[in-house]
Formats: sequence, C-alpha cells, structure tokens
Amino acid sequence: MSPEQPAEPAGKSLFSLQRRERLMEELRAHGAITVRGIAAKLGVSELTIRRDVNILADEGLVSRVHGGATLPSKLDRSTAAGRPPHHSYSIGMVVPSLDYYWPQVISGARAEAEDQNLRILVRGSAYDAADNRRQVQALLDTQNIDGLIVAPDMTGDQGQELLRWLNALPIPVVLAERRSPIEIPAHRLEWVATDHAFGAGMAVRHLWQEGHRRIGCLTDSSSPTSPHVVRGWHQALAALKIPLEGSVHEDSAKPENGGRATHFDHVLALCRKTGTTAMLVHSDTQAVAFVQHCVDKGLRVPGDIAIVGYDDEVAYLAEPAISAVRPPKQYVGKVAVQLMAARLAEGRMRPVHRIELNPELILRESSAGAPQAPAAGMLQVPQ
Amino acid sequence: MSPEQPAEPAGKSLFSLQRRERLMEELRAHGAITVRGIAAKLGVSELTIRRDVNILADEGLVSRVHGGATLPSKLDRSTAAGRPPHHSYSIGMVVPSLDYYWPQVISGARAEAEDQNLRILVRGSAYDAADNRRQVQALLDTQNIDGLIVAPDMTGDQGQELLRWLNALPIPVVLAERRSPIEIPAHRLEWVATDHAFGAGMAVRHLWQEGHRRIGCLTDSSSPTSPHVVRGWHQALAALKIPLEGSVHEDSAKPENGGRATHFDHVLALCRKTGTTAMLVHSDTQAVAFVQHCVDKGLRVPGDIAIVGYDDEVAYLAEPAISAVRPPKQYVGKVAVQLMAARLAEGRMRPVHRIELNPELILRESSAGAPQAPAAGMLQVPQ
DNA sequence: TCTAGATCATTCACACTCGAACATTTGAGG
DNA sequence: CCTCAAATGTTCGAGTGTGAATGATCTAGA
Repeated sequence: MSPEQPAEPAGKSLFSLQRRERLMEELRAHGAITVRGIAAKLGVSELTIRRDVNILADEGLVSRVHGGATLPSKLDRSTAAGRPPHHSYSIGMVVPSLDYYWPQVISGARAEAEDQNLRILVRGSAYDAADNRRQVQALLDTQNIDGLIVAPDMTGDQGQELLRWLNALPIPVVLAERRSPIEIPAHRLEWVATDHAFGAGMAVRHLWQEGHRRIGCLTDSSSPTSPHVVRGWHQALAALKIPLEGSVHEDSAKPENGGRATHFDHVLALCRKTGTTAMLVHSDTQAVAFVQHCVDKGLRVPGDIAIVGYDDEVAYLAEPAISAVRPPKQYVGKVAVQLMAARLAEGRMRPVHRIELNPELILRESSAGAPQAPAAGMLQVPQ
Repeated sequence: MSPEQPAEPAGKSLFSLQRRERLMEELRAHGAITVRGIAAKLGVSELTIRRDVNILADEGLVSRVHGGATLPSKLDRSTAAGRPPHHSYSIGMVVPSLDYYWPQVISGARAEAEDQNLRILVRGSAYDAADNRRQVQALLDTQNIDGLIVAPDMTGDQGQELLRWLNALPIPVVLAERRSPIEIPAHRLEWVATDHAFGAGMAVRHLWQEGHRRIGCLTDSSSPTSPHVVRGWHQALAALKIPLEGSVHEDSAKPENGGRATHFDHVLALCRKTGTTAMLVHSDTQAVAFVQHCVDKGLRVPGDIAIVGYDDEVAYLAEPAISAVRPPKQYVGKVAVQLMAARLAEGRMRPVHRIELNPELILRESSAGAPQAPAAGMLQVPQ
C-alpha cells in the first residue's frame, strides 16, 4: 500500500463504487456538491471526482453543473428526459442535524421520494422545540407543503406544546426517530423510529455470549436516543440476571464531569472496581474517543475491556475497529416517506401507522473474544 | 493480536462455504473488503478470494469492484440485469378463527395480495399453539410457501416454544395481531398489530367527555386481545385521575361466574354500588348481550348506563346500536401482506419492521349524552 | 462587454488488479 | 491403494483506476 496519502480524513481509501455511493449520499443530503469539496472530503483528486460525476451523469443519477453536481433536474437537457416529473406532492422535512446521523436518513427519504415521485424539501434545525417550530412554520409559509416529516425536540413543556401544535396542523405529519408519548393523545401523529432499546439489548446479549458478566453503559443524556438505550440496557441486564447495582452507568454529558479524559479515567476506575469487562457506549463518536483513551492507557481492546458503540457513524474508523449497533437510518427516511405517500394517497380512511425498525449489530474487533484469559498459556505463534 | 485470532489457517482450514461466510461477515462489518486484505486474514491466495467474490456477486450478495467487493449497491449495474425474477410468491396464512374478526383481516390480505401479484393460502386453526404448529407444518409440507403470516397462540410454555420455532423457520414470518415479547429475542419476527390499548383509552376518554366519572371494564380473558384492552383502560384511568380501586373490572370468561345472566346481574350490582355509569365491554358480542340484558332489566342505555363495545363486529345490530372501537382489520391483513411482499423482494438487508395501527371509535347511540340524573343515591356528578 | 481566475477535457505514466491456463493439493469413493 | 473431481495456488500478459501536466473552456465580477 502506498503510505504517502495526503492528509486523508477517511483513514482508509474507498473503492470507486463506495466513493460514488458516498457522493450520492452527500448529494441527497445537501442537494448539491462541489467537486472541490467532495474531493477534499474523500481524500482523492478532483479529477477522480469529475470522472465519478460523469459516470453518474451518464446514468442520469446526477445533473452536471460547472464546479460540481446537483440532483437530477428536468432543466438539465443533457439527460434523456423520458419521464414526466409531475411532482404530485411536496413534503417538508425538518431534522435536527445535517452533520451526524441525519444525512443518511435524508438520503433514504430522498431516494424513496424519487421513486414515489414526490418533491422533498429539507431544513436543518437546532435541537430545541422553538427552532423546530420556526423551521416548520417557515416551510409552511414559503413553500407549498402537503405533508411534513419532522424529528422534533420533545423535552419539557415546550416540546409537549410543539407536539400538540404539530398534531393540530392541517397537513399530515410523520415523526422520524421520535415517538408520540401516550400521555399526549396526539392521535393523528404517525411515526417511524428505531427500536433503540432492542439495539442496546442486542449489544448486551452479544457481550454476554462472548463471556462478559459485568456490562456497563456509557451514555450521553443530551441525546434523545439515550433514554431508550438505557432502557434496553436495563431490560437486558434484568433478563440476564445481572444486578443493576454494581453495574457501571455513567453519563458523559454531565457538566460536573470536567474534561473528557478525566471522566474516562473515572469510568475506567469504576470498571476496575466493579469487575466490569465490557461497555456499551452511546454515540460511537464517544466510543471512538473512549477506545482511543483505553489504548493510550495501555489497556487492550477487547482483551481487557470490550466495547460496543451505538450509531455506527464512525465506529469502523477506530483502531481497533469498534463493533456497533447500526440503526437503519436509510430506512427510517424511506419508511417515513412511504408513510407520507400512503397517507396523502389514501386520506383519512387509512389508520394511523406507527412503525418500529430494528437496528443491526455490526461485529468488528472491539468485542471479539472472551474477556482476557488472565494466565492464558502463550499459544503457538505459527508462521 | 489475542489468541484465537484467525490470522492463519490455524487448526483447520475452512471449507469454501465457511470462507464465504467469513467474507460476508467482514463485509458487513466494514462495508467493503479488499481481496488482498481478506486473503491475508483467511490465509488463502488472492485468486481464491476473487473466485469467492465472483460466486457471491453472481448471487447478488456483493458488488464487485476493482480490488475487492462492497455491499450490494444500486450503482452496480452488472447485477441489475435480470435479477428481479418477479416470480410470483406464495404466502401461507394461519388464523385462529374463520368466523369472528379474522374474515375481514383475510379480506384485506387477499386484496393486497392480488395487487402485489401474490398467491395466498389461508388455513383456520384452533386457539392453541399445538394446532397452530400443525397447520403451519401442513402448509410447509404440502404447499410451496415462500412466506408465512400467522396469528399464533402465545400463551404458556407451548406458546413460547412455538414462537421460537417460527423464528427459526427458513422463510420470513409476519405475525398478525400479535407481538413478539421482548423476553424472547425472536429477532426475525415482524408483526403488525392493532394498538388495542390506544383503542381502549380512546373509548374511556370519550366516555369521560360525555360526563361519566366512573368507567368500568368487562373483559374476556380468554382472548389474546384482552390484556391490551385492560392495559389501555388502566392507563386512561390513570391519566384521568380515576382511582383504580372502586372501578368495576370483571371477566366474563371466569368459570366460577356461572351463567351469563347471573354474571351480568353481578356486574350491574357492582356498577350500582360504585356509581359506575359507563362500561367498556370487550368483544362486542358480549356487549350486545350485555345491552340486551340491561334493556331487559329496565335500564335505559345510554341513560342509566353507557356502553362502548370492542371489535365492532356486530355492535351495530343491537338495540340501541352500540358505540364500538373498531380495529382496522382490513388494514391488518393488508399491511401484513405488504410487509411480506417487501421482505420477499428486498431480502435480508431490510430491517425488521414492527407496526402498530390505531383503531377507530365508532359512535352510535349506546354512549351518546351525559349520564342521567341519579335515580339512586350517587356520587358527585360534576358538570 | 471584457478580463482574471477557476474549472474542465485530454493525454500520458504508473501501479495495482484481474483472469486464463496450467500446476498442485485435498478429499471421497471404489 | 488408486483414481477422479473439486478446490486451490502460481505465473504472466492484459486491463483498470488514479493522478499530474497541459491547454481549452467556462463563470464571475467589474
């Protein structure tokens, strides 16, 4: 391998097909890309990106423009405009982040919208109810929205009020990765969400099967996902008869924890004290940092401590690569659009659908094998 | 590297099938593999890996790229040629009754199957796990079933064992009006079910809004639906701050209750004692009989006692016509077939879907209007 | 409208990968 | 023990993907 790579953020080089896949993802997430930007992001030359764009344009998957590419447009006369676009409906989509997690959801939604011949308008928002509402209102005011897909902040009174407001909107609303709580009879709201509790349980069971008997949990309470992960962790511990007290459960978002390194040291100390040999770490960004910290401290992963991340955004980049629970992000977007399309087509007679999707557990190195065999005889070192 | 590391053909070299399995594992873990890397890891020559990749690519399990392989991609047009065989599938369907409730589910399933160009084979079964299994086995043996939609009995050890067996079947399985419990990690089972708890809650809230402050529940514990109805009733009482003790909750399936008339008299006596003016009656067959009984006893419905039935099979036949919660039976069948069709078309990559549908509340005469001025001494009747 | 700067297409070179033919090993059955 | 067939390894010429250089073309801004 040629190690004279220019500062490559992606760590490992991609195959051409993956590169084009990434390119399409970026395109669907942002609506347009620049050759320069993508080249830098993927760590290849601009020429390569141009070639990719040409290939994709030949298949009609993108429209070429000077300096980059956009989603296929009917204004692009180079393509064989064989289909009547006739956008029957327009859907607004408001998501809390355009950097993490959500680009893939958007990508799945865009792909499905294209199949269903729908127009989709995406807006990013802050992680708070007031801004959620502002963004939705903006879509309602300026565009002609027939339906809304949204992942609102649901915390506090503001969140509840927002839900009520959404429920009362005159257009159908689908929540993505959110559930309407039973306390609020938001009976018109449909949703599609990943069953994060199931995902966490799957991770715990996997670690149990690998031989771990003390399995901790490191979460980030600032994320809406976290409560579900913790719930799944609890349920799995109960099912496996692991006592809750004595199990490490730390929150990396608590302000009093000081610096991250300090907190990680604290967590490791707790692990040592309780005999914990495996950790489920929510947000695999955290997991990557945690593994790095462990390695720096001379701990072997997975020998001394096994790690499973949650989200699978960057888990594969770590060294060693981190096993992670992967929510079906593309499908969340896809199913949300399917729900919306069916609702728009069938109207009120269709019953309210609420859909949970199961995540997948991706096994990599960070959780392989039993917890450290203390005095394991040196096995043969063949070859 | 820890012991157990399969960096070499340690112990036993793998058979080709196992090797391809490993290859797919690595692929799932990292999204892509290099021929070189995988060859080194498995201790075989690169050519062997290339041959494996070709085999897997022919089956559409991977996409070939220069230097390795990736997960199947739509951008890979080598595979898209004649892949979708559109060979029509056959679906088996086993339901616990061909008289009550299920005919409409079957009707919805049949309609959707026709749209999707699927063949569907329906079998009735008894309400017990052993017969469920017999019927499913018969379908598997005699017909050529590509998928199974089933509403099994899930009670007791036999029910759990049945679920495990279904989960292990080599064909996709969709449960209808059943949920796989979290205790059993039946992770492959998908389902579509009515949210009966929501339906019961809707009924309670409706009665509350009509002015009732004591709302009882008459259930039939022999039905799998009943626990959910009771749960919804409980949750709604809690939300409305109606104390649970003092609320009438009777089970018409309990054997010691003697004849139906006797039991109904008992229930009415309880209502009188507790000041209950409204009842949610599960299975509207029961509701019809109960209304008849009330009328016979000279009680006015809804004047003296308001009734809401559950299921809406025959509720409209009573005199007066009974308000009832109507589960979206047609849609349960329809969505089950949709799930199955999508699963058969998309294969393993599709995440497991679990869908809840909301029922509808059909308002008729038996629950209209406020409770009448007390004939006997009653508790406070505000508003 | 014109100019400066950016973007694009073409060519060439290089390294790596692929596939075919042939050689070798492995395992099952006679 | 032998034979055959399937699986695997080796070699080598052809093919493929990538990047640098260069000149043509395009866009933005005055």
